[in-house]
Amino acid sequence: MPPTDATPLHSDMMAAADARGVTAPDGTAMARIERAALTLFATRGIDGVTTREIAARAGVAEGSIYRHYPGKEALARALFDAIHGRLFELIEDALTASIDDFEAAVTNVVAVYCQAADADRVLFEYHITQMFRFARADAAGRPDPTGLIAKRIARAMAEGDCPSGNAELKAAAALGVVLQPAAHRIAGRLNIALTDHSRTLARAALAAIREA
Amino acid sequence: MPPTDATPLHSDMMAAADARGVTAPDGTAMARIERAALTLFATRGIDGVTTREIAARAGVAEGSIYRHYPGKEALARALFDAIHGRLFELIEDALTASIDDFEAAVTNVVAVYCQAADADRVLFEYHITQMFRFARADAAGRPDPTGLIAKRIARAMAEGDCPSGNAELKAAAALGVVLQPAAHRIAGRLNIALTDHSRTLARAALAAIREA
DNA sequence: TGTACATCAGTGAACGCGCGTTCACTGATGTAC
DNA sequence: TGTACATCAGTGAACGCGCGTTCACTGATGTAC
Repeated sequence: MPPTDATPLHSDMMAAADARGVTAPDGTAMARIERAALTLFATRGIDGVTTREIAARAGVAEGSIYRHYPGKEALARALFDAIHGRLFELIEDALTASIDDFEAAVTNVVAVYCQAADADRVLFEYHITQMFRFARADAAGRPDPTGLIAKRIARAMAEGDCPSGNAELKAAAALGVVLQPAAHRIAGRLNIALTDHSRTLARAALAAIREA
Repeated sequence: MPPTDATPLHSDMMAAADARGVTAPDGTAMARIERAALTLFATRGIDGVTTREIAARAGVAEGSIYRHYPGKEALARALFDAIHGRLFELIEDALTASIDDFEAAVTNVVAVYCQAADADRVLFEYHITQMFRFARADAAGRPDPTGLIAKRIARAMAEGDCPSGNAELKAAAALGVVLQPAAHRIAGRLNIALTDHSRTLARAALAAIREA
């Protein structure tokens, strides 16, 4: 195959790796491995990245990865579980913070997503792009952000805060209002900070919930 | 590694392959290859599938794949371009069919997505799950469904059919209202025919466009 | 109609590269006494 | 304080399996004359 990389980076230049951890404390070798893997996984997919590349970018030997994770797949899953679990907790908190006000709940949840998307873009990008890979496996029972939202909408319908309909469908529509802009930003079609449009998106999400 | 496949299928049993083509005429060997690849790619990802598996499922020899496609990656791209291009044309048609009525345009475009999602579920699933892989590569210039929608929304804003705002953001929000339910169905969280909710989703999308 | 040749989809064994993983080793740090 | 030992993160060369791709071959179909 012809020249693949037009800009051949010396792997030494990569040694100054980002040391912001996902699971591990910042600055540790484990954090560098996680950050390197996350960045590469987010942009090229899990299977599109080799352990050699991860190690080079993290500035460690390939074998070091296996001091912290049983394997590449386990590393990928740990990263996903980290963001997935974090989102679950944040949404749980947002929902209890506005326990009796449906509109406020929607606003808060949307704000959580926007903040998460802006706070660690790469982590959120990884979450969005790899959702299908892990979401299908999970399916039953596990802590799932979407489930929380659907349940809250079902309650709102029962309490008359929202026209009745299919709660899961409403939840999906609302989520789409936020996630699709995030996806478009990842694809480079939209260059904005989501937090700047948090309230706008919240209103749009609420409208979608009512109409769907 | 321990027992991976609990149900070892004889590859002969797979020979009665689905012969619905994507690019090729139905019933041909090329169609069987495409359908086999599509099904596997959609559920397990492009890199998660081997050419051996594709061949077995299509009921052909591995070498036969290379009679029709230069390689696995080219096959994956051809499948994606097929659905991507098809959607582009359908949306173009839907927009010209309701050239001067914005609400009708939204309804029609949503209907197109719902019908596409239901007509060939696997193909649409492939489109949704692999969007990021190909969308990032494309970026500039190519026929892109989303671009059409954003342009139409921009016009609606200019003509006073819709409150002003960021057209790209509005387009993304509207698209999310439809695509996220489709994604939830793929993930097994939502078991409905999208066409049954086409009008509902159209109203929700319109509301999201106005509010975003 | 029959013969000679070209074309091309299809075959399946073989190839060899690239990958995830392993492993014997090193050096630093901590602990016991 | 010093010595002996255990632990463990880190190393990087080596391994070997699995994969995408190749290739010499077959058989069917079409065309020329």
